[in-house]
Amino acid sequence: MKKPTDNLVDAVYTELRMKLQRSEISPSGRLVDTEIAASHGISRMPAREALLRLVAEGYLVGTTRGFAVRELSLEDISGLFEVRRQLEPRAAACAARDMTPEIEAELTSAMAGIEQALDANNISALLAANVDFRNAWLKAVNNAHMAATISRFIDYFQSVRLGTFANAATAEQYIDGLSRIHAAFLAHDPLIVQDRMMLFMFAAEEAYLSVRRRQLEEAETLRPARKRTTRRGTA
Amino acid sequence: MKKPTDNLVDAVYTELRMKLQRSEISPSGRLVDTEIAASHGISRMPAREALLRLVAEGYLVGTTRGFAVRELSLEDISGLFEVRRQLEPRAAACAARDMTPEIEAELTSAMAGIEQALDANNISALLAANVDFRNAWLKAVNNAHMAATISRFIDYFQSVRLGTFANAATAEQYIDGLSRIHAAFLAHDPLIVQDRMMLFMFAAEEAYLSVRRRQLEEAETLRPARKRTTRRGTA
DNA sequence: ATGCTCAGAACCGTATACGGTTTTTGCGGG
DNA sequence: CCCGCAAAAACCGTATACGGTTCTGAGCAT
Repeated sequence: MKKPTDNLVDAVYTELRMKLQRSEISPSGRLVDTEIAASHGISRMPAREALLRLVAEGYLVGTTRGFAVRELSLEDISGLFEVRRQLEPRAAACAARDMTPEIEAELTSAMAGIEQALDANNISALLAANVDFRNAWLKAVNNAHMAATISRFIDYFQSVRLGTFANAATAEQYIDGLSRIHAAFLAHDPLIVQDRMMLFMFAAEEAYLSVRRRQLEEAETLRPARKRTTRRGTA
Repeated sequence: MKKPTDNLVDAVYTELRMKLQRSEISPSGRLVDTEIAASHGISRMPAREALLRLVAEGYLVGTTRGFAVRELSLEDISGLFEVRRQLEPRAAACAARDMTPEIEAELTSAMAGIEQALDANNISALLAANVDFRNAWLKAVNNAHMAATISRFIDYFQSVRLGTFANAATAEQYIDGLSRIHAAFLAHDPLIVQDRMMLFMFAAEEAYLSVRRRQLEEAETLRPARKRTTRRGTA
């Protein structure tokens, strides 16, 4: 029952992180350490530490009643995208320069998965393929710190992501931008990758902002004045 | 003895973080949760959680014998500076654009502190004033995510920083670059701030690389083949 | 029926305890 | 004097326990 070599908190952490990436945790659902501990057959501490780590990294917020995925404000989205615009086009250009055939194949397979999922209207598959695509080109980024930072910033958008693909026109535009980036990767042209990634960033920002704006409006009309006590800040 | 409003782990975390910023923890010294707990009159858990948080953020590494400040490889330095080059010039330009008189005063005061510390050959004061200068202009950055990310990346260099100022010529060049940035801030010229910050970044990278290279050589001659078991990675 | 109050539950933060693993250290032999 | 070996210590990871705070919901009053 005990494997001392690899610790439990990392296991719980990576599992939760994966679930976050795949939008399997809704902002309304509460994460409680005791529940996670019970479902894994472990004690509270590892589960709690994993949750705290996610809080420290900004993915979750601690409320008085369990942990919840962090909801991004419009300012958050703008700010996060400003950082992403500084990093991702450049990093993608590096990736295009240093891309190996294996990674190219992964990229193409992920792209195929995305188009397939779009045709089948399978949102969860679309999200998964999307993550695959991102991770594929990030593997070609030699700078580990750069890749980790980018990964982090992308993952913040979990809570908004689902809604982005609800609108068919937006989804199509999104896929189009991605396939153009993909083509540039295959052409091994770092500069075109950089340009198209930058365009993609701006389009994505617009999409997320409009989706989130709609979400906020809906929430406002649904429950006019509901206080959500949040004790622990993002530090 | 119990203040439930503000928790102990945050207190320990911020204290350790401050000490790290000020280079008050040497890479050779080991941080042990029980010691920290005892010195604060608390139990192991808060101290331990604070340490784990610092590990998760990449400031510390967990060894089999306590925690230690992370030692940067030459690749780490290059990679970290690549990210910094993408972020800091741009952020500084934004800060120059949105600077308030109060922050300007802080900047000038920090700059004075730096020159004073340099004249007095007071390294710890120099480090403190350096942190002040950085924090001052970062306060003018409206984008909280940008500021936090930059802060994070700068703090990684704690373990190398002290040696940077040992060489008088390097120190002078460093201060000169900083004072030129300061002047550009005062002139409210975002573009010049951006350019000078970029120049500063390249110079700083060179300085850190050479210092670290020397450190590594020294360490190698000192103890030829000493294995340092590090269990927990940077995730 | 609606608003208020108080008891109970849920959950967080911290403390203490225990087992396992790795490093150190002290001792005896080469 | 140096090297191996075994006992002991140090430290980490996990489990369990307890007190405090906040939310909830039922009962009571208006």
